[in-house]
Amino acid sequence: MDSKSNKIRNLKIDTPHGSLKTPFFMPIATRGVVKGLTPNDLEKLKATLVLGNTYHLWLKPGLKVIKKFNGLHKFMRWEKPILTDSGGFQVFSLSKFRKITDKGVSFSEPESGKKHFLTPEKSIDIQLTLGSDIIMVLDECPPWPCSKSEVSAAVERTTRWAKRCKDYFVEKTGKIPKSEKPLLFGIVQGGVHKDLREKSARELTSIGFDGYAVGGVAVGEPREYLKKVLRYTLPFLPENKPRYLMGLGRPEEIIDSVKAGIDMFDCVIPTREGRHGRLFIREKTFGKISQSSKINSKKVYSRINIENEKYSLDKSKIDSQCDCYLCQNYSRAYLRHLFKIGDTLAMRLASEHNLRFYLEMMEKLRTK
RNA sequence: CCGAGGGUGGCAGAGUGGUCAAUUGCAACAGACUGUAAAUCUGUCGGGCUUGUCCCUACGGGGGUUCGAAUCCCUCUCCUCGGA
Repeated sequence: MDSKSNKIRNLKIDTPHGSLKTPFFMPIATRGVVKGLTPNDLEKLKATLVLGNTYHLWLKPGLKVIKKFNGLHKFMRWEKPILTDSGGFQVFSLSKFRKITDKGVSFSEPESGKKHFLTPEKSIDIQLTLGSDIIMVLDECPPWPCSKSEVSAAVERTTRWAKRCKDYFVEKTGKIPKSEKPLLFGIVQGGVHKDLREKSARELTSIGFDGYAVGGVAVGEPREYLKKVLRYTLPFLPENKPRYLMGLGRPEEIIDSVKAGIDMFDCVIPTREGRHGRLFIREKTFGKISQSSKINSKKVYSRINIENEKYSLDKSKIDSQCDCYLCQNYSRAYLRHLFKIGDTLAMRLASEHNLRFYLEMMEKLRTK
C-alpha cells in the first residue's frame, strides 16, 4: 500500500448519546455486558461505544425487562452510544437451527429448541425498544462455502429486507426529534464477488442510509479476500457516510481497512482471546501505525499465550508500553497463575488489556 | 489376630485370558479463536529410534498355569472396612 492509498477518514458521527470520532472500535456486549467488565472499566479503557445484539437481548432478558428500564442504556448503565446488531449474523452462526423465508427467519434456540421468528420489522422494533443509537438492518449473511448463486440470492434478499427496514424505521421514527433519532445502517453483502458487492452497495445506497456496513467478511474464506472485497465495495458507497466493517478483526486487518477507508469496527477477538489467555503486545512500531505506509501492519504487535510454561517465573510486565491496570500492577507470572487456577480475575484483566490495546490502536489511527 | 474388599500410567477411576501401552475424567504441555451457541474447542500426554500395523519397559513384589496374563493360581507385602 503506498501513501496515496492511505485513506484514513476522520468523521464525526452524531448519535442520541453523543458524538463519535472515527475510526473507532466497539467492544462487544452481545448480551448487554462486555463479558466480565463494568461500564466503569470500559470508560477507563476509553471505550466510546459498545455493541449489543438484537437476537440475544430479545431472548434474554426480553423486551419486558428492557421496557421496564426504559432501554438498554439504563439497564446496563452505559450512557454512551450503543450500536445493536440486527440478528443478521445469527442467520449465519445459527445456520443449523434456522429457516429463512422472505418473510423472515425462524430460529430455534440451540439449548432449549424453543422457536422464535425474526423479521426485518421485528428487528427494527426490538432495536428501537432497546434504545439503540445505531440500528442495523436485518441482513442475510450467507454461510460458507457457498455458491455464487446462493450469495446472489442473499444479496437480493438483503436488499429487499433493507428496504423494508428503512420503510418501517421511517414510519416508526417520524415523530422523533432529529437529535434523539437513532441512525440506521444498511449492510452490503455479496461475498467475494465483485459484481455482487457492487450491486449490493449500489442498491443500498439508492435506498439511503445513515451509514453502510460491509458484512459477510468476518468468518472463514471471505476474510482472505478482505482487501479485494473493500475494493469491490467502497467506491460505490457515499464518501460522507460512515462505513462499518462488521466483525473484524485482527489488528493488521483493522489497520489496513482503516487505510482503505473504513471507519468502524467490532470484533470478539480482544475479549475472547483475552479470556483464553492470549494477550496482545505492542511492538516498537506500534505508535507509528498511521504515519508511514511502509509500516508492516502485522509487525506492530505480537501475541503471547500467557499460560505457556515459559512465563511461570517471568517477573516482567505483559506489555511495557501499556497503561492498563494489569500492566501497571502485575507480572506475567502472576497473570499466568490466575489463569492456571481459573480465577475470573484473569479473564477480566486480560480482556481489559486487550481492549486497551485495540482502543489505543484506534487512537493512534485517529491522529494521523 | 479373625473376616471381607482392595492395590492399574502425575491423580481419580475403567478394564477381569488375546482386538491393552491399557476407556474416561482431571492435571500437565502446545495450538485455535474474527457482526460471541465460545470462561470454548483441538492436539499431545511410559521410553526409544531406523517413526514402523517397530523395539523396550509397564497394571504392588516374587513365583506359577497358558501358545498368550492387568485379567487365573500360589506366596509375600501394603491399604480400607467390619469383628475381637
